[in-house]
Amino acid sequence: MNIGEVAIVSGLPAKTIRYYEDIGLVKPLRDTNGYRAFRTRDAHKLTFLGRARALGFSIEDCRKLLALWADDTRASADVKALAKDHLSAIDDKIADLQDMRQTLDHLVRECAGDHRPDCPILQSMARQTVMNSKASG
Amino acid sequence: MNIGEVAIVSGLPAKTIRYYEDIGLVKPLRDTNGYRAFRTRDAHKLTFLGRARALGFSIEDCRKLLALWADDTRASADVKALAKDHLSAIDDKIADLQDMRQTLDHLVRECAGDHRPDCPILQSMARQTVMNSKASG
DNA sequence: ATAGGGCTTCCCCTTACTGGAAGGTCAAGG
DNA sequence: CCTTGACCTTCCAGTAAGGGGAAGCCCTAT
Repeated sequence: MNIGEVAIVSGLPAKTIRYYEDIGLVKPLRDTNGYRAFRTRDAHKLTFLGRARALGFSIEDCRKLLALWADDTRASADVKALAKDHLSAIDDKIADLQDMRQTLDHLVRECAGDHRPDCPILQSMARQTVMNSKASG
Repeated sequence: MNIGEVAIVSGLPAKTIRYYEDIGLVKPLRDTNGYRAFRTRDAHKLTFLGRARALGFSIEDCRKLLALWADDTRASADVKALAKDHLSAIDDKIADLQDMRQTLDHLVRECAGDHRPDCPILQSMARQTVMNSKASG
């Protein structure tokens, strides 16, 4: 398989596949003309990578997942630990975004959104914390 | 104010403040010794930037917000529009993360997490879509 | 022979900073 | 006067995960 074909079957852009080769995630063979020659298992690996990335795993996590996948003697506990860590990272991100969302939503609701300049959104970002008496030199 | 002091009062790292000067968000004066000399309004601007960034606004959005803030003739509608756009971008991100979260949480619950190699997490990432009969050459 | 599409490498660009090196400045202490 | 240490300066490089595009080779069809 050339890169174009494997791009189609894996669903990844050719650029991405070249990049994955650069960083050592896949190691396709080479034809005599210099073209990359992907075997079926390379394609499977790329599909795996696409799925793992779609679940938000970092490239380095993907590298570990690939290693576990390739290792018949793995313990599922190791995979689960990786996944749980990632899950809690996702939860943290969601929480951060929801905090932002709530603050911003509140401000948006308060803002008249008309032709006048008065704006609670700007006010909330401009508001000086009244505490810095010692730093106001 | 030197950069160290304004870093404390604005809550931003000195590195970040230098970067903001580089990209034209603040324009502090210079002392004869070459040190940046921040005025009170520079400090306010930086505080504003810190708040806007904390709400997730991009640097380019921050640039627009600063311009609106500085413009006495602004319409609050313009600020509100910016904020609403950002709010919906946040909502999109939250939705993406929640999709990931749900899939991953499901897989984690299914995984025994013991010494055995069998792992639904890996299986779900490795599963080949059975559709590609024409591409399996 | 030539056109076109696919492939190659290479380098720069992105976001929003962060780290670090090499060196100038300033105030305190001996 | 000299040193020490904290501060400041600029500049360079790196981060994550690729994307864009140039210059040029390869292959097939006409």
